[in-house]
Amino acid sequence: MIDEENVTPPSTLLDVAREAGVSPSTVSRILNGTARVSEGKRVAVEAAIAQMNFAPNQMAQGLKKGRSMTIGIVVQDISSPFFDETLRGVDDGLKGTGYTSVIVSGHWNAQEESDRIRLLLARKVDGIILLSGRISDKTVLHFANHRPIVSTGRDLHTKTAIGFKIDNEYGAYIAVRHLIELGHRRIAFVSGPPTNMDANERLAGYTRALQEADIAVDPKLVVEGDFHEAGGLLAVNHLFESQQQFTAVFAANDLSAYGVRLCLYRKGIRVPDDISLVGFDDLPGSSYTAPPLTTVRQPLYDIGRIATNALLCLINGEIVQGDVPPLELVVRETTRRVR
Amino acid sequence: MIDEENVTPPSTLLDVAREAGVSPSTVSRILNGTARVSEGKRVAVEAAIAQMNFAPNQMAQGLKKGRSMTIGIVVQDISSPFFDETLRGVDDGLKGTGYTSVIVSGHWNAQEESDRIRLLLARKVDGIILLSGRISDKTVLHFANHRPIVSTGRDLHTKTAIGFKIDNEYGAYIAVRHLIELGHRRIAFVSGPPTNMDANERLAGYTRALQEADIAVDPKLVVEGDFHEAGGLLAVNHLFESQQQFTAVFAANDLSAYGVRLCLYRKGIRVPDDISLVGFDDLPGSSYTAPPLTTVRQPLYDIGRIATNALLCLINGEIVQGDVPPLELVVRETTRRVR
DNA sequence: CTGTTAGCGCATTCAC
DNA sequence: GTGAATGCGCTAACAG
Repeated sequence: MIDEENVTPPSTLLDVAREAGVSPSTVSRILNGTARVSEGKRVAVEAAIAQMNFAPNQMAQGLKKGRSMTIGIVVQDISSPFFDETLRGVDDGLKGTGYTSVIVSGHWNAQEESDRIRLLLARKVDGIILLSGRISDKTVLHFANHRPIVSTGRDLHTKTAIGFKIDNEYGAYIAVRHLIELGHRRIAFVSGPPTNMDANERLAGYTRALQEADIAVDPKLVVEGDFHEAGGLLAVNHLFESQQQFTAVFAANDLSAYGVRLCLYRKGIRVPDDISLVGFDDLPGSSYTAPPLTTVRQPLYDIGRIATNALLCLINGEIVQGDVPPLELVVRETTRRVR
Repeated sequence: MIDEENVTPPSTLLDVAREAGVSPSTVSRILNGTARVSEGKRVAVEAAIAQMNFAPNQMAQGLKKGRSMTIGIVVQDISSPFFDETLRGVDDGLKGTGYTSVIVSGHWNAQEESDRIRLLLARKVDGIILLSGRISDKTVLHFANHRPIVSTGRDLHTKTAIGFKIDNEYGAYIAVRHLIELGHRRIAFVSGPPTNMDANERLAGYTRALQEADIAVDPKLVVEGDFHEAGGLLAVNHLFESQQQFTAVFAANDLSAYGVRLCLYRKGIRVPDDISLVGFDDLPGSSYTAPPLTTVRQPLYDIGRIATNALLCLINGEIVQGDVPPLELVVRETTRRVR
């Protein structure tokens, strides 16, 4: 029951050719600059194109050329400030390249992720950027057999797959060391989901910083979060309920830190006067919380740009260059010297 | 210089047909359920498909069928919590339909927006969802001549274009009335960009609420923001610099409110004890700010879902049903009775 | 029930 | 320089 009574059928290259009184191949040549064409025909064709408002059918082009000029982006959550920043980098990286991106979400689920990648492959994307993927390296390599893939969060260096990995352990380490330098010794850690590798690496960094300072790691000070505000809030709440003493909390990511901050607010505890707080990620909003959040800056935007460049290199068979900048601590206003 | 030495060429429907010893059309029939096929061939084909890991080339399918099973989404900012929520609604709305979305950004610029829409059209999307578009209704209608379009922020009811509009004036009105009921009389307004229609409608609601309560509208209390944190911060700063007296501020959107809140924090002014604050949008993060933000809830997610359903209806020539739920005030913890 | 044929819109040989 | 012919992978008549 398709109702198309008002819909103008798009003009084709053939229409243009007829209108301009030339052959389709000539129009194609002008469109692609494939060969020299006489001035007269060129203007005629260009006039026809303009007048008919013609634009080549990209599906036909893609089918013919074997390149869709599309790249697939796999995120885990389509509405998360974390992926947003990276997507912005991808978007900028694609600017002027003629490529368009199609974004799909794996919803933090390996099975769904695989399905989505297969979908992208069926749509003939020319390459894939996988962000925070859940699938194994082996699976990535398998898919890379069909199309080049650039992935975050893993080390990969084959001809069709490359990975960029952030040093989570180090990031957590500098965060906690900052707290220690400020005189804190009872530092709580709101972790991420236990199955999450990033989260575990951050826990390792937390542990190392403590050990280096000869501070015993108290398991009671480590509480599980979920990388979201709700988890952070609950985690700290739990800390209070179990009567833990602490002067600072390091949250495994900024979202968790927001939740922690709210919990503290509700209890009438001042940040940073009573308790210091450090996050991880440096989301765009983190410089505008009240107070602005001290956090480990992850170069999200750059990751997007660099991953995009790398993918374009893979697609064009060029040598991949560049790496992501290191993590750095951004000291803002949620941390202070312990009194 | 494309290096494809490791890349497996995708198998085609013809390969499957050969492998299974049937004709291509039989394979196609099984794939599409177009006609009955004998059990024997069916299992043979299905085995071949599984074994060869075949998936139909969607570009070829699209070219043939004239439907790409793709819809285009135009946002204005690819990394904004505002669009995110709506995108999530779109994503959920598309689930199980076979459609994939391609998201492009107009960057709040009419020219770029037009260009992107043309790009989507060239890519043969089956329909378009335009979010917070900058182009004129006339232009929308023009594009709708090629593919169905659903747009937010405007009233449209043609056979190929429909629009959903939120009552910004009313939203602002209930926000300010809430403040007035709390006893506030000196209420500042942090507006949006002066060229933004939503922002102006919200200003109108602010004005009406004041007038209804016989409170003179003081132009000095209306300061221009930019719909971002920075603008909100600057705006309130300006208010203080020009020595204005006020007990509450209504921000044209949540992002502005965050900025306002930070400015107040820096000045040591308590929210809501000293000054009340109301936002507009109810972004996902607004229930986790400290304190949680009182705001006008915009059904972002629902808008995404409803717009998607509407578009699918347009595409299939079905009757469009459903409208977006009304705005409502969410009273949280940034407002209190004036003392 | 199933194979053969034609063609979606375009780029690319190949002749001229 | 330019037109005619071919085919990318698939589906939809059209025959049988």
